[in-house]
Amino acid sequence: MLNERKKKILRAVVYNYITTAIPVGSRTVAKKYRLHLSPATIRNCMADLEESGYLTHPHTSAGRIPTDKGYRFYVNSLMERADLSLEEKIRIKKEYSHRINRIDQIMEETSQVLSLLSHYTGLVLAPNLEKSIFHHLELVSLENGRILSILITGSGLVKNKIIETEKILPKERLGEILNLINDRLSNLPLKRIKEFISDQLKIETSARKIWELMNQIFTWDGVEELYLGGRINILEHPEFKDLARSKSIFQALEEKRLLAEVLSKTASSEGVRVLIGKETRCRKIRDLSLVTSTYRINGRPVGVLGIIGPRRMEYSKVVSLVDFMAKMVSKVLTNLSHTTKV
Amino acid sequence: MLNERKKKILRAVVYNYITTAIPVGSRTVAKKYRLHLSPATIRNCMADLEESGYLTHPHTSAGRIPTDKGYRFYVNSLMERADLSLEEKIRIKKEYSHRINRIDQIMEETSQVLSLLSHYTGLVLAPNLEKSIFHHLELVSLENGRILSILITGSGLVKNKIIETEKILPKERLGEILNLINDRLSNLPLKRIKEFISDQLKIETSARKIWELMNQIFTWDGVEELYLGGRINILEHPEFKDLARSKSIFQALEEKRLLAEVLSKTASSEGVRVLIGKETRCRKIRDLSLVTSTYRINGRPVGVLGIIGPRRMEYSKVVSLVDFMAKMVSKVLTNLSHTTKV
DNA sequence: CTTAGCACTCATTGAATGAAAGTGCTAACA
DNA sequence: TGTTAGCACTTTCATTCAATGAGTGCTAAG
Repeated sequence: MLNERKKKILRAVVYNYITTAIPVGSRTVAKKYRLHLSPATIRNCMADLEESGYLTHPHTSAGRIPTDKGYRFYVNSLMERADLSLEEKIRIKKEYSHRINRIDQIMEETSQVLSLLSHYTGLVLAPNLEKSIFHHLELVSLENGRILSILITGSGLVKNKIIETEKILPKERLGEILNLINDRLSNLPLKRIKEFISDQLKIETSARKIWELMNQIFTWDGVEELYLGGRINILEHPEFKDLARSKSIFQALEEKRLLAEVLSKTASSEGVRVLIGKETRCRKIRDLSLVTSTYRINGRPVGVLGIIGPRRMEYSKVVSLVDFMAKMVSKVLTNLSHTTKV
Repeated sequence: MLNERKKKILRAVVYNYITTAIPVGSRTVAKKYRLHLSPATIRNCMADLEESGYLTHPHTSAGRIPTDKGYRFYVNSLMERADLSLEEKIRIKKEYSHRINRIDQIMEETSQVLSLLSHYTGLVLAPNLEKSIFHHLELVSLENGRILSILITGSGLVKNKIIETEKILPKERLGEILNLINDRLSNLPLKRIKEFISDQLKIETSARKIWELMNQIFTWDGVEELYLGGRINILEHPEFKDLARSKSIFQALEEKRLLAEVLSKTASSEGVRVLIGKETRCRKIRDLSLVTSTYRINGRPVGVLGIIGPRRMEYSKVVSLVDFMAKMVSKVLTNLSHTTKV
């Protein structure tokens, strides 16, 4: 375990590196952070911290920079949370005060706000359909047996897709099915409906075609949408002044499927979650950090939002921001959701 | 007007610069393009071309590079169209052969294909709603007088938005209106419907509330969606190795509204359109070129697709690609559209 | 245990240098 | 008169070299 002095020095190094982006030397620590110690003493301490894996050297004659372990300790034990300023809070609230026309607009704007206030890249993973409540279905028959299926969730999210059927169903029959679905299944979790249909598909043999159609309607495999805001912010930070590096980062950010996967893994935990560098368990973004939180509708976790940026990130600020935003979005979505009264 | 020799030299310079990205000297031209002229003669000619504004110097002792005017002349009069290879055509067709689940998926994929085959950034401006045919409307009443309005166009495009009404309409009344709209207005151009409503709003005084609701339902101001594919490709090209520059380009590409505007301006003309550098009439992308074409549904122009990249662009290839893709998308969308039989 | 002092190590910077590439001009040539 | 060879001049680019300076590790004294 680290003694008080080492903690103080580690904290000074991490903090200084986060704010300045240049490796921190013993002299700097001695001068800036009134520890009443000489540079030499601090040097000894820093050497110890390096030995225990909290700090590294870029090269022999440079100052120290934190390792993933160093950042982790800082985030867990050393940093104090930097609350948002009143202005920032007002600014955020203002963004959500105007009329909302579409749910996906909320996601889009949230990712923008996250990036704007953090100067990193904002992420919003749209509500997971599996976890959503079924509200309403519309079927519009197109030609050639194609059916346009439009599903509306309890939170007002609208998803549509085209279903191809072999046999053209008469319009009245389609209407019947539709009415049945809307009357019987409304306000049930989509997951439950899906399971129910799977079960029926195993048992039923008579109205098989209908159940297969139902199955298609309620199957939405992995089309979870990810909204990214402020990708360019990546370029603002000195660690990516090297083009080759930032190129690979951009490539990773283009791969929404990849990011969505990493994000959805963090969905389970309570509160704000921080993943530092290699902790993301994903090679392509191993030089980045992720700060995420779950947003909820009526207390049920449905999606994830957060920020992605360099490992050298202002964690204290970002954690507060992400926390606040998750609560904000939860409130907005819950307000909009009409299942409140159920 | 340029004589034959000058044309040949201009063409050689532009072509060589497009393929190599390094300023072209007289020696290079003499060697590579069997013009049977000495470097000195070519130098004289190039000096003339510079005087007439087709070429410039980055600095005194560098080779020549084309100006916007030079590129323009090349595109209009000198280049020969490079048709797509059979493999490329097959590859494109393959992309559209699998099942299509959503219309916006077509847009998304098209932008990807455009970027993949050109190594520049692909653009697709979604079908303009004004120019679309109305097919079907759904209204789902949420709580607090909110109505979720879902509009389906003839091409299967689904747009949704939430409408806030002061007075809560009884469900039956809403159903009546809905039926009326779907029975009477189906297959009419949205633009015509919009005009009709505007007229009624001026005349009618009795059922004013209803007409105002109708107006809200059919008003979709400027939410034209722009799909971008392969933004990172910008970084591949040497002219953007400078970070500051590529940053401003990325910023411009983030501004979808701006791009959408530039694109929609090109919608009018027939065939493939090329805008070079300043011709885009937009400061932020004055170092880029745009190659666009209109795609159609049943022969009616509805949207624009194309490519954006550095001025030093392989116009001959890109023009062919954009042309082919526009035809491809037109075919796919027309096939999908069910107004064929009307 | 703390600190001053010192030798040592690298990264960074800036100046100097020398190709390389290319031009413009002049004068000779066909 | 148009074309070409030759040459002086520019400018960029890569390389080398030394100076600079920030920072370390170690040792010995306080």
